[in-house]
This record gives sequence, structure tokens and C-alpha cells, in this order.
Amino acid sequence: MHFRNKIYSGGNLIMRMTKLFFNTLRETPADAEVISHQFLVRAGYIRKLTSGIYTYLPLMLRVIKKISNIIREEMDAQGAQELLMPILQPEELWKETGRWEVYGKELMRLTDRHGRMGALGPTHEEIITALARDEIKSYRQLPVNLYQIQDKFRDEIRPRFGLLRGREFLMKDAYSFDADEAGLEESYKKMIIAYTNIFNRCGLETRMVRSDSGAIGGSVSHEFMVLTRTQSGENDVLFCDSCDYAANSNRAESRMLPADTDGKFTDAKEVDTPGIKSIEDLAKFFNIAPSAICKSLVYIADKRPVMALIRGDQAIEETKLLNAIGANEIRIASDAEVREHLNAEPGFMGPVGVNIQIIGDESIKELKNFVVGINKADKHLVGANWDKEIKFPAKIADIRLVQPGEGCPECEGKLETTKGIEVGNIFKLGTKYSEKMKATFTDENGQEKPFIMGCYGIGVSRTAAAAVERYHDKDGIQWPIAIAPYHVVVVPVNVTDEQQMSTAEKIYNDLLAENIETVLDDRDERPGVKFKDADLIGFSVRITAGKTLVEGMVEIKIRSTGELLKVPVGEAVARVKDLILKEC
RNA sequence: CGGGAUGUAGCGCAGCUUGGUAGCGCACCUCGCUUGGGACGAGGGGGUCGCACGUUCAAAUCGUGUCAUCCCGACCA
Repeated sequence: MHFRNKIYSGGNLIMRMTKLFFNTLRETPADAEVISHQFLVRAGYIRKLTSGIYTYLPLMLRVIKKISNIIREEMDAQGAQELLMPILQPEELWKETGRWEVYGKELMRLTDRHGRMGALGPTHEEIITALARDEIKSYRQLPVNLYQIQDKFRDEIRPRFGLLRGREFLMKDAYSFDADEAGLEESYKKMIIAYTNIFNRCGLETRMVRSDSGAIGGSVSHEFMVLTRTQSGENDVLFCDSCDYAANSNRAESRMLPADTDGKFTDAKEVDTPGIKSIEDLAKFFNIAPSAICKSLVYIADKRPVMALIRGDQAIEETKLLNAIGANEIRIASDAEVREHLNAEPGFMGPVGVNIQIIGDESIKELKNFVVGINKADKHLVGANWDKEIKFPAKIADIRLVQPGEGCPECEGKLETTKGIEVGNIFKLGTKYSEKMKATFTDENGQEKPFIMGCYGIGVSRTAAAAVERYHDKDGIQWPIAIAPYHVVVVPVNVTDEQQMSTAEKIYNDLLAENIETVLDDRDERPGVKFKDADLIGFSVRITAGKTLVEGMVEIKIRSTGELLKVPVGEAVARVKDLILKEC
């Protein structure tokens, strides 16, 4: 309830709409695909400069500042301290961690006039670690958590969805330094508290989900997802219908349905399967369940071929596979590559007599008397068993894609799926950066030790977009009140009507005196225009001074619910204040 | 990077097939009128038709190249 603060730092003081720098569009911009992009452009919040790069107009900046301030308050409450690091980063630091090579094209590299290489910061692990290395010498100085709110630049392969995936975007990034694992655990928990509070205060329902750590590395990580309840959102989230388990699909686990190995084939033998290549065809051909088949897939991981085995009814989760074999890049092999590396026809390949790495999913362990390819065209082996006819793979890992409907790994519930927008993430980095960069401190025994680190991000601009994605109707945005650019718009229906205008002015001034952020729509426009704009922009409350004035009443309309109240002029301010206090 | 599409006024689009003085709606300016859900009338301003080269008496229109933007995919906080 930030409006209680005497000093509001939301921005400039122009609160008359004739002065406000904004412009609404009647038509939807052709290049805006998702709702948040469309409304933010139409309502005059953002304008595109170039692909993936946007100007935040005054309305947008107010929203951004509100989110930022909530973030600051909650981060500070957990003992974190704000600083601000440079956006241009020197090549040397990135070479220390090796990320200059592995980060890829997303890292926007540039050269200065002296020919020195650098990059626009997509994240700041290197910079903060270098700072800690120089400044933190003793365990007595620990723990420390430093954060900043700053523009990040990532040269996205394909920017899209407006503010949801831009190249330049506002992010809060925090980095914790601890003396030991227990300290990191403590810091991590504090950030969970901070994040939970932040998103709650922003009025966003989020779910903390387990996720893959990606290129940043580290062991444990969680993402905070806004569950959009719509088609939009880039991540698939699996969550339990009865406990609080939730995970990104690239990390989710489950109790899968048992295999249906009915023991049809008790003896192992080669069988002709002319042209029968797919699992589906095999199942039909033999009249068995897909789960009685061992599926073999070949991937090219960092240019080397790898065979992945999985139960026939299951699918590979490529991110899991990538992590399991420690590769940077992975893709399914082409037919030509299968022939080249296996000397086998696609559709008949299998884990026999090949000299490439073989990795098996957990799901193949229980396979008995199964059907499997043996690298012979138009033949399959039936009734196979591990370590009899087929050698059990040396490496087994969870590389399976979890499907909705499967059992929750932590309770008896079932998993459901929804789209989510990732607005925050937290990582336990451990010593990944501090070791490489020789960022150490002296512990109480005089031993030199690397910092135990964590990092914690929140996409500020993305959070704003996610809020629009989640809260809107056909007419426009329905901001949660805590992040709405203004709380109230006062609309005199006809600015040439003296009574309407003076009433509106008075209410407007009285609201301002109560520290309620109010704009006066003093434009000489027809009421329809003002109402449409008010809905589109998403002022939380609209007070209309119009025809009801003859009864001494004004109208109060609540944007989020559409609720309409008629109240005596003299009570309007108190009623609105009350409404906002209750956050509508 | 692969596949697809589009570049014409600030925004949304037509015109291109069949080459001949660049149009419509919204927005903008002036005047009038209007004032409870994106009014109406009259008048007005604004465009190197993405860029370059070529074909032609003549190119928004045809050809070649190039750049940009968007969509699908690979990738990703």
C-alpha cells in the first residue's frame, strides 16, 4: 500500500491529461502479436525503436518505477544492498570464466576505438565477482547480497512478444556471497521470501517452480512463473493438482504409468518387420503396447553422435538430455547422419554393435522381453532382455518429457500443465564463478576460500507485461492497483460545463491531498473518447462528473470489476480512498 | 541460421496482375456544430512508394541485388 507513503517516487507531477505525454491508438498495431504488446502500444505505454527495443513512455515508466520500488523495499528488507554496475563490460572478465567463448551470439560484443573488445551486459556475474574479489577479504564481511536494477542487453535470436522477450530489458539482478553452503542456503531462503512478497505485492499470482539452470550453471534453481491461464507464456509448467509441486517441463519429474510388458515374447528372436519403422506401426504390427518397445534416437551433441534410449510410449526432453551428457548444443540427427554414424537405417537402429555413446532413460530399466531395433534393415529383435541379448547402457539418467496426467512425484496427486511467464529466477551458483575468477576470502582459520555465490533475477519490464497478460479485458488493461500508473481518473463529461468542471477539479485536488495518484481528464473530448481511453489505459478507478450532478451525485467505476457506484459528491473522496485501501 | 510473408503519410491499409500526374480510414490543423461509450459537416497540411542498380519515352507497378520488419522453427533470463 505504497500510496500511504508521503513521498511518491512514481514520476513527474503532470496529472492533467491535456498535459500528459501519451497518445492512444484506435487500431491494433500490425506487428503486435500478444495482448500485452497490443495494449501497451495502443494505450500509449511503449513505442518500438527497433526490433526488440522499446521506449518506455511516461505511463510505462510509472509502472516500472512502482514495480522497482516494491522490489527495492523487499530486497532491502532482506538485507540486500543496491548498487549500479556498468553496462559495458570488458572482454577480459568474460574470458576468466570462459563465458566469452560459450555465451554465444546472444552476447552483444563490440569494439572500442582502441580495438578493445567488450560486451553489453546480459547479466553481471563476472562484474560482481570481480568486485567481490577486490573488496571482500574476510569472512567477517560476509554474507553480502548486492543488487541492481538496470537495463540488460541480450542479442536475442528472435525478439518477440513485445516486452516479454526484448533484446534490451529492465532487470533486477542480485548476487549473494557467503562463506559456506549453510550461508548460501540462508541467502537463498531470504530471496524466496523477498520474491514471494514482491510478486504478491505486485498483485501477481506466481508459482515457484524447479527449473533447469541453463548456461548460468549451478545446481539448484527455481523460477517464479506467472500462471497466465491463457495460451500466452513461453514456458510449460507442470503442477500438481493436490500439493504445491510445480516444475518447468524441462525439469519436471513424475510417476509414469507402468509399462505394459505382457510377456508376449518369451524367446528372443529376430523378426522381419518390412518397412515397419515407427513405434506406432511396431505396436500395431506385433499387437503390443508401445511401452513394450525400446525406442532408440540419435542426437548430434556438439557435433558428436549420441544414442538415447527410452520406453516406446515416452518422449525425450532435450534439455534434460543436454544436461545429462554435458553438451552445449543438441539436435536430432538427420537420416543421413544416422546412416553415416551407425551404418543403419533410421527406423531400425538400436543399441547393438555401435561405437557411439549410449544413454538410457530411467524408463527402460523395467523393460522385459521387449522389442528393439538392431541396426538391420527391416528387422527387429523381440523378446529382448537387458544384459542377455542387449547390453544395459552404461549411463542412465532422467531424460524423459513429463506429460500432464502423470502422477506427482511428491504425492498421490496428478500433474496438470499450464503456460507460464517466467518473471523471476533464483540460482545457487556455488563456487562456479568465484573459483574461476579466484575470488576468495580468508575464513576464521586463516584459510583462503572461494565465495559461495547465488544469483537472483527479476525481469522488471517483463513483470509489467506479464501483469497485462494476466489482467485485461477486451477494453484494455486492468492493472493490479499496486502497479497501476495512476489510481484514479476524474472525468468531467463536458469540460465546458462549469459545474462539472469545478466539481471534478475539487475532487481531483482533494484526492491529491490524500496522496492518491489522480489524473484529471480535462481534455475537450466527447465522453466516449474519455471512457474508452480510461479503460484502455487501465486507471483503477474512474470518477465521472456528469449528468448525475443534478442529483448531487458522481459516479465511481471500478476498472477491475466493472462495478458502478453512485455517491454524493461530498463522499466521493472518502469512498475512493476506502476502495483503494481495500485494493478494490 | 532454415522456412514463410511484408515494406506506400504518425497508425491501419488499398493501388502493383495489365507501367502513364499516389489513394482510403484513423490521427493531426482551422471553422462550425456536438457532449454519458472511440459523433458530424466544411476546409487544410503531410508521402524520396525501404534502399540501390537496371529495363523503358515513362516505374509504387517489371527485373536483379540489398536492407529492414513480422510470423513458424532451432535458441533463450
